[in-house]
Amino acid sequence: MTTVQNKTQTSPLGVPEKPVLEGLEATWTARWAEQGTYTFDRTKTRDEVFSIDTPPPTVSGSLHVGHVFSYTHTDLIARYQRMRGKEVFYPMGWDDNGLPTERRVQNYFGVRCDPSLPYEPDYTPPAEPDPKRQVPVSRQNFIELCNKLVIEDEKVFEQLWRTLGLSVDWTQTYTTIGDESRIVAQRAFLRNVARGEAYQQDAPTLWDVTDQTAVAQAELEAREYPGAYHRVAFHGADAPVFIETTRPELLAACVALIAHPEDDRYKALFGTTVRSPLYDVEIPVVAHPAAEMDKGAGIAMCCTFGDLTDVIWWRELQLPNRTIIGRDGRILADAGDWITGAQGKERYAEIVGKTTFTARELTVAALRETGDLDGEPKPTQRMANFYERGDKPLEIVSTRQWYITNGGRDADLRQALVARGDEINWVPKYMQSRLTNWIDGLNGDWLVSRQRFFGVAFPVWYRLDANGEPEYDSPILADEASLPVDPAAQAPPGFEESQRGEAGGFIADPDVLDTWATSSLSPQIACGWESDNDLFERTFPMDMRPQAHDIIRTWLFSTVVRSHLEHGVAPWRNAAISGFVVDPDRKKMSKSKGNVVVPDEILSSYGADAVRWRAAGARPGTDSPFDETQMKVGRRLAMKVLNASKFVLAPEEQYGLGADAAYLDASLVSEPLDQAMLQRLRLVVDEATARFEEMDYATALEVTEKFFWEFCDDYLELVKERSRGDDAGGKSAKAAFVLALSVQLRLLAPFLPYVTEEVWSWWQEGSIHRSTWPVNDTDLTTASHDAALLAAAATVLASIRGAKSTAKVSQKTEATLVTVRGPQDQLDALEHALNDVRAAGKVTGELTLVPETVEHIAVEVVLAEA
RNA sequence: GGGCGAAUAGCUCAGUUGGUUAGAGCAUCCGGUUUACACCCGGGAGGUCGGGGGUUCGAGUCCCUCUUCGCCCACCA
Repeated sequence: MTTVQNKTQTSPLGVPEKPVLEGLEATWTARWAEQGTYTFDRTKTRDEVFSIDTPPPTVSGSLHVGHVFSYTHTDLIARYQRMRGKEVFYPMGWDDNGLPTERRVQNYFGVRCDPSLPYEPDYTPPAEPDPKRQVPVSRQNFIELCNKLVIEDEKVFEQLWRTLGLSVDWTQTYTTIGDESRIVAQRAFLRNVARGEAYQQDAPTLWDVTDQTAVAQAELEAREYPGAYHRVAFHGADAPVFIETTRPELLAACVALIAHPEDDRYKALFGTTVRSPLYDVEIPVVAHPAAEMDKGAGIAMCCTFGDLTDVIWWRELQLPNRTIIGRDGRILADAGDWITGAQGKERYAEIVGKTTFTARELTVAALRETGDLDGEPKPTQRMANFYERGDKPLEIVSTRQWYITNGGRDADLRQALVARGDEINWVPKYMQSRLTNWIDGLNGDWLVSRQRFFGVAFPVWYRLDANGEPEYDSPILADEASLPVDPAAQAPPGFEESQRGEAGGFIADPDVLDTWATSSLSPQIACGWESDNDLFERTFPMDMRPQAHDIIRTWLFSTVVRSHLEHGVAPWRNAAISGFVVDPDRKKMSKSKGNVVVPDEILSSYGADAVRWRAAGARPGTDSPFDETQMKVGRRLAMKVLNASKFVLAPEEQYGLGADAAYLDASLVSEPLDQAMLQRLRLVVDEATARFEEMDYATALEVTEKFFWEFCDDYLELVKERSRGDDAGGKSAKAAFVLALSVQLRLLAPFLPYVTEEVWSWWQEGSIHRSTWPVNDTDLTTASHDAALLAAAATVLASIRGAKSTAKVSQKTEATLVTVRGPQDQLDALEHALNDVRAAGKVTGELTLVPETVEHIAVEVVLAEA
């Protein structure tokens, strides 16, 4: 068959001589791009649209097979919805904002950001980057390098997604550091400020001394950390009071000793004071219920700030703030004025400028010297809070930061956010409790300011008073019309650039927004909030948020918060939660463990359809161990689709049946067995559809695939001989074949987009991915014969095959006598398919049906002598 | 310590509201040059459903309890 090739090729291409899977990805990704198969049609109205809030992958990282699985899960739903007639809005974002990108740029180019430096327009980074000696560059130069690297990363990602067959509309992409994202993030923030939902506060903050930035509750990770209990004597009026601490270096920051109100050992001391060792500062002994009697000595040294409990005590008991640790993690020089004695001042001077580690050693030595250390330190493994990407325990430092309300300090808001969770359909259901638990456990508002460079700047400046001191209480906010704004490069309304840093002038807010403060707006960014209201109305609130379960507390939660505050709705109707791909030992795959499977390799060795098939077997929310041998099974299915289709569609000279689209006519299906097969297929379609509606793609595939193998192994073998004929029986078989093939290709299309599209192109016009899901196929509904007939015939055929197998003879061996015993109704059905059974089983002798009052068919077979 | 989930064949997993003899794929074993497919086809073996107790005519399924595993959260005196 010859066809005219052009850009909008729609006519059938015919069956190739030797169909293969190799190269389908390249062929079809190109053609889909050319023909705009997945391009979003924005004339469709909201109820005709299915919109997807795709997770923007972190481009500075690398994709592993876990990403491949979860993005495939999304695509399965997208393709199903598209075939159901929905116009699918399926954009792709790239997360190129934040610390991971900064780190990668530092390592890749060998530079570091120094905001004090001026911008160099034609800057080129070092030819040979030396990670140990990073070259300082200006903030603007640093950001330019980030942008440069990120574009390269994004190309690699896009190529992988295209090969995997994601039906993303590649004209709808966004980046989390792009102008649109910056505008949305700044606008949303300004509105939060206007409504009082964003505010700044000078308060104790979890602080990473390595990256020198504040860290939010959601970014914490508790890890084991070696430490030691030090038993230290405070000097009481009558006797020493012993406390135990793992952080003796904070002794100078001690503001109180605290015990439980019911603790008889310390009741007498409440209201009295003791004096601290080394520094001889007067310390009150107070009661608080958060003190645990069975921990340590039962009485705690409260310092500003050793841990989050200290913060609670400091706040609730209104203790003084005696911070001694600076932003660099070293002991502050300009602190300690509460230490009045000369000896104490001397002791403090010894530790000034030291790291906490060194200060601890010095303090312990000093305590030993004064005899205030009781016994030796006892080593212990304690849990400490880390920034999830950091390697040193977090300190708590008092700093001025921006916060957005998230219910952490407001029970009503908390309840409202939990209720938003109820509005969302969770797949699987039980994942909702992760959101509810997280909201219930919040202990403060969302800290959104980060002391970093590559991120969305706060659209905020501060006036400088006559002395050049910033007036933080009355920030100057950018106009929405001026967004995106870079306050470090632009002057605020009513000021000139020359007034920057001058008394009576202004300074920019030096911080950037938390990366989640941008990511949490992914629906607003993707749907064109305020910039494209027409699109927004057609797509928001979105239909589905697909994501993994590890970022429910961060991405999912923060998105609900922003949508609630800005729009008063849940951001999506469905949350589809994927599990992880874990290694065979059920450990999470991570780069540091070296157990990551690279997607390119499995895609090239097994093909995208095979990988997708495997991904579809991982049910929502369930972790799935990686097993390469399973990819082979998917590949075999794809091969089978190719070969079975070839058999039906290829002309006789290619040993096919020569059936084609002209046989798509249910009125030709006259044989009971053929009708029974179509009847059974109709049940399969209903089941697959019902499962897809519940986003249970795994079961949809299971039932489809099971039928397909039965179709090939039983039905096709039963009918093969008859189907070669040109009489009514032959036409019936050919029609049943093409009808069933058409339906099955469409059922498989979401899973195996390449091979199904390839086969579709042989004999159909247009893309299978824009064809109609077969749920209301009238051709199937006209089939009248009971599906049980197919099962009965298959059972008899299986028995004949079994007899030959047991006798260890060829399947071509003739059967000279076959006796089928079974219930009357099954035998009656079987009556209609006897010729097909005889042909498939090579039954040359008598085939008798004997009714009996049993439940199952039993078959006796006599074979011809070899 | 709190929450969520899981435990079924050697491995990976199905098993709807309790109901015949607990299923599939992979692996294994036995057979087969079969004109769609050797990247194939047919067949077999393999399970006291984590332990114990209870409800029921009947429990893999419901209830209680114990054990083990995974994930999330909390845990710095």
